[in-house]
Amino acid sequence: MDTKRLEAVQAWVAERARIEDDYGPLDRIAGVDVAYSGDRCAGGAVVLDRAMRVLEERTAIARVRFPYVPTYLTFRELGGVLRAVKGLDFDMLLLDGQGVAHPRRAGLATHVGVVLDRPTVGVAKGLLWGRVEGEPEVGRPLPITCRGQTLGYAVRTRKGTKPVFVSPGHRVSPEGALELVLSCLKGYRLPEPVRLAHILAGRARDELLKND
DNA sequence: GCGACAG
DNA sequence: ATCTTGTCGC
Repeated sequence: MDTKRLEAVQAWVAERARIEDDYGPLDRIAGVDVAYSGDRCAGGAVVLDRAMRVLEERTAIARVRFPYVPTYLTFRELGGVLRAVKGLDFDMLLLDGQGVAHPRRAGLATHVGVVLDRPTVGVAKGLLWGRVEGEPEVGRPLPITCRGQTLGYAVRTRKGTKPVFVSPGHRVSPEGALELVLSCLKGYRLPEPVRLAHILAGRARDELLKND
């Protein structure tokens, strides 16, 4: 794998990422995720209103061209993600993975946000980059830091579950990303946009298996 | 050289 | 991520 080339792309993404709140009313909040089956994958996207009610759903299939390699996840998921959200109308997009809490400030959420130039937030189930001091508790997020700056927040969204790691993708601040995620919780560890997109992608993948 | 390492 | 049933705990 030619990482030099991939890193050049990530550098391009990082240069254009804007970590400040730049979005209007969030009437349509979307979530995307990808499920795999061999060399193919299914992307699932969902659009919800502020009350987290489903407004729209979409699925798409794509071929997988990259293996999973930490810090290069984007290149494995981008195709499925872009096809699933293509033409979709939304004010904010949540993705399963890091935003700027990435060694080169170019996690999946940031990459997609820059490519589409749309506000995005990354919600990861594990930490990839940065440090968290202590254990976050429900109602008490802890900052994910690196070199004295806040990259995002570790959030215990529910008792008895591991925390999730929220970081800005593009056109959102760390605090804005945190607030958004908290407003999308409905009693599960993951915010609704991501949780529902995950389920949708999984079903679309099962449908592929069934048709071949 | 050693450890860490999104999905 | 994916392969997989029941089971322990909040």
